[in-house]
Amino acid sequence: MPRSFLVKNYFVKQKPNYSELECQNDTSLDRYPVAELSSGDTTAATCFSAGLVWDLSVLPTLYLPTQTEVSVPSGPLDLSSPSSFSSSASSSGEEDEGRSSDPPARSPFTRITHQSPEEEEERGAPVTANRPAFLCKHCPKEYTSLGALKMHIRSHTLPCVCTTCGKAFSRPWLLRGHIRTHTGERPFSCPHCNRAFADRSNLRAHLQTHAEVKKYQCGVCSRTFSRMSLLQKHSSSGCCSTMA
DNA sequence: CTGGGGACGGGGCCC
DNA sequence: AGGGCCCCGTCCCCA
Repeated sequence: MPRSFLVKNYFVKQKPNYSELECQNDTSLDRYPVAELSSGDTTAATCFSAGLVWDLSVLPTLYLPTQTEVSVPSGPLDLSSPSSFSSSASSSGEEDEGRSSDPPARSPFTRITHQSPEEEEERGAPVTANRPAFLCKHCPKEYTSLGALKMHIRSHTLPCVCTTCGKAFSRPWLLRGHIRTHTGERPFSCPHCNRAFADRSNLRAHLQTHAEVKKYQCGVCSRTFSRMSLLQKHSSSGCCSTMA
């Protein structure tokens, strides 16, 4: 997530506990991205963070089913299927457009405001006697609060448009992160190597590569992986055949 | 085939 | 109440 360059005031906010991201035996974390993490935030420099190692032994029932059923519709995303549009999963038609770098058909150079459309859609939300249900007009999603629905609707209206390529995003910080792909700005640097990233999540994932013991562990062979997807591949391709 | 990077989305918390 | 921001997670692509 590009929600990063929100780097606005990291020096003030001490919230991010990136220390957890760091690998266990590193103590040079205070070098964190200059504009990034507040320097004092190295509390867990050693932390491999309790409980951060995922054991796939629990995944067969918790993850794998969902993965296969929901997010991995066989092979390369079948985004053409409108049915996938509604799933809470991030993939949507718009997203596909973006990845294929086809600018959405809306006027670039302007930040579109969709106040009225949202209002309309909100109004379309039925209210049950017992609990208010705010239904999205574009998909089957349902929310219990208007705020949540409004936020969701943005994923359909995509009001934040990149003035460079015209790609649209649901939230301003997503747009900012996207803009970095144009500017080449990489405010998040790895304290262990010289690599820098435009996206904080990518830095987080990268940090896993420096860790001796990675976050996701195979319950059978104890091998660890930096990503869940790698662990899943591992389990489904042999080692943990009994589990996959 | 595996590992890793790039780009991105959504939920939730905080101000 | 709404926006800003963070975390977690996913998908695609490439070496």
